[in-house]
Amino acid sequence: MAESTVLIVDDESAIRDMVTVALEVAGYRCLQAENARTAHALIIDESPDLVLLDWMMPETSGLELLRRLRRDELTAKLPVIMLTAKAEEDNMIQGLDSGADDYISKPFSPRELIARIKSALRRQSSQTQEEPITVDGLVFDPISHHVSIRGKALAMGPTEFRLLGFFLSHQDRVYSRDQILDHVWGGNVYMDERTVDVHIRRLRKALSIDSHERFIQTVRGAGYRFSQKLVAE
Amino acid sequence: MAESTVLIVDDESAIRDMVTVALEVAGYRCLQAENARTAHALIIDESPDLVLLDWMMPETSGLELLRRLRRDELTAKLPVIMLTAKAEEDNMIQGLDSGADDYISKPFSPRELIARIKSALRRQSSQTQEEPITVDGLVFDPISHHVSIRGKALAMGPTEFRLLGFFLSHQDRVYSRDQILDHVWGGNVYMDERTVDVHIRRLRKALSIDSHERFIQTVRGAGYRFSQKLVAE
DNA sequence: CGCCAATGTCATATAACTGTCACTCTGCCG
DNA sequence: CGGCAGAGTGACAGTTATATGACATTGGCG
Repeated sequence: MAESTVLIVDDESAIRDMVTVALEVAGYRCLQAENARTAHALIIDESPDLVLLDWMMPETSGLELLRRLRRDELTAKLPVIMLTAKAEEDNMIQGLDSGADDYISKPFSPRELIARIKSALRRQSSQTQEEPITVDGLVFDPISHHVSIRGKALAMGPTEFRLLGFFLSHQDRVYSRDQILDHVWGGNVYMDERTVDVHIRRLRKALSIDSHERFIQTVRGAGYRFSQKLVAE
Repeated sequence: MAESTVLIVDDESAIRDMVTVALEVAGYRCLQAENARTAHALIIDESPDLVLLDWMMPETSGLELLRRLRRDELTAKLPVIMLTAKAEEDNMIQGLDSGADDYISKPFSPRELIARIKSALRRQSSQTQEEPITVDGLVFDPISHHVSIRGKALAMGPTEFRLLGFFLSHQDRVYSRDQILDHVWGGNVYMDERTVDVHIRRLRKALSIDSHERFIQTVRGAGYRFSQKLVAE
């Protein structure tokens, strides 16, 4: 798998930076947010694979954000690990109760943090991303690494496969080339944005068997979108 | 067969370690998990041959995990032996009812444990892996240790035979070289991943009689897969 | 011991995939 | 109707992943 992205939400920049360094060394890509609002926006835009959420924060508390995430179907299954200043039993229980996947009390060792992140991600991936996704005869099966249209197997390169997987799990939303680069290629890549065009084209070509390429739509000036709702001409 | 892998699920590390030592002496490969989540993740990732499952555990109970395993087709036939603190009749019945293959009450002797594991594994292997598998004229017979295509016997080395057996019983799923190494060669082997390529090639050569090697497919960047669904060009 | 099948590793040959370009095509706007 | 800027294409050459053929080693066996 490409590297996972972790969003760190904490109001203290020192802690955010510390954690960021630790995680990047361990091979994760990091995003930071210093309050719940920014965090929520980043979760929507970047769809990180996991969130490290500080308990105490000005404005909306971590707990409130957690509840909001759980309420929304799109983010309900996003793994969240709570961070608390002390091992406050109450908080822990309340947190786990509200749907946190795990919790760590400060101070914590980078090793422990990474171990818990790994474990949470593994649980996550074994739950989701396992089932084939079907769209109008198009079957995308991550397990067998197979894509087919009405039973006919398709051939495509690894990148197109990942691209298609990304689109299928994020339908009906426009992504800029930049965002696509981040999600499909993994962060920290320096690449020409136009390269995305080429892979989009290759993917379209691969899907062209039954004009299934129509689901991959160009949004001029914005990027691309995968949607079953077709644009009327 | 190569050594079997046993997953030990118990929240007490002392018991896990004790059992691990006992089993490793007896020639098994051991995995450990201290809770149901980790256990589930390991089952998915490592596909052990048998699970020793403690009844009492914090969070998800052993019983709940067992039920979940039985519900999923992939793990439905995985042998599970329950461990209980006392010989509680109720638990036992409930456990066997939910699909446990056997059950042992603590304290138990290593000898007894191993005997039951052996027996469970034997039952398992006699259920599956015992009957010939046929795919489009290709017949793989584990009992007579013979492989033939349309009646014509094929010659191949022991490793290729095991490799083919593995593929036939795990069709339509991509396996990385690493995983193949684990499953076919047995864990704890230090070997060059490229070696898998060579054996794949030898197996393909052996199967090439009727272009049956087409079922063994290369998935670039991911590994290999045995599938009857062919990719059109 | 010598022979032979089976194995694991290499080095090399192939094949597939990638990222960029240059150029073309489209829609939009004055 | 130009002129643009964004998007689509086909070609290409560098890279990377696989396939293949050869070889040295090992262990069983007559």
